[in-house]
Amino acid sequence: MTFSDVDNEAAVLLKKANQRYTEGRRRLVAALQAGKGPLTIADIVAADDTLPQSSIYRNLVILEEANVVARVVTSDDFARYEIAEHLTHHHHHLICKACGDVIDFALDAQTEATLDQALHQAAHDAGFTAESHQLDLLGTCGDCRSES
Amino acid sequence: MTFSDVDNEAAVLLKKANQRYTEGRRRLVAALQAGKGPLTIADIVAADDTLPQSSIYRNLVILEEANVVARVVTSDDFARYEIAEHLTHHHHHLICKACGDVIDFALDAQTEATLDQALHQAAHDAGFTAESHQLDLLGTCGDCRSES
DNA sequence: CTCAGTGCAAAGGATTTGCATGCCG
DNA sequence: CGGCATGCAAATCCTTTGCACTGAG
Repeated sequence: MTFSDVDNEAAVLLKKANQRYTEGRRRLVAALQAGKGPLTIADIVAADDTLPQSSIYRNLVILEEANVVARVVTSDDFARYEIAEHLTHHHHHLICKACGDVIDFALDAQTEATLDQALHQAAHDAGFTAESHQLDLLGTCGDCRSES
Repeated sequence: MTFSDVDNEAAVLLKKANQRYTEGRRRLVAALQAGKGPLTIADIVAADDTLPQSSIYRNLVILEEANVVARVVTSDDFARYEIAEHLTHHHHHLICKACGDVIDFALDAQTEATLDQALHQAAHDAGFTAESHQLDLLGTCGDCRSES
């Protein structure tokens, strides 16, 4: 999906949710698309300082409800957000334990398929209805390793 | 590992970290062992109301540093803790999007091995040093499904 | 005895919300 | 025009911390 595809799709999803796609929300989506991985609120403010913090929080909630963005939880104290997977592509996160940075990566299709099937099986066995999975890899990024 | 194995191991790990294994810390470890999955601070207080909140927070930090417990991050606003995997066994989490409850589950060894290898490969390709992975399944638990 | 651990209450910090104003439809 | 979106500032709520007290070694 290209930048404007996401933009268009966001407009459709928001309309479906009876929400407007305002300038501020467009800028927010643009900022998230520009990142290499999920961004914190601070990252977003840094990327576009015309956006006040409270509006970012408020609009992220709206965009999340409309399935345009997704909240990503990592181990540091800041919530992170990214464009929803169905507007981009299924992927996972490399989380650096040293600097807290998060980078996207993907598994090969074969492994992903095997995993997905095993997960559905396991969920079923536990009387659980699986919707999606989140797989994070914890480690040290190249930058932090060379610094240590 | 049995209950007392974990207890003994916790004592060793704390000693190694120059920390005492006090009554409060024992009760904390016991409460975590009793849970079916990672517990929130509120869960712990509910399980053992002799433990004051502030001591729970403080001791969880100590126990985490000593590698006795691990912090588990989910999508709700509460931190959760569990006994460290090396004292129990490698497992994953089923997270209910409706009630926020978290339940442990495991993948079969074969799938886990495949996954682990694919992850190391992917991490390596990204110049990342992988240490561990965290895989969560998001969905709806049996209880919540029957209620809706 | 001495110092780490404890418990209460007060502080901290990310996130949320009330309210007056501005702008979209 | 009417209502949703915005922005500021104040409020919330999980979590952390200061301080005086207790207990382990």
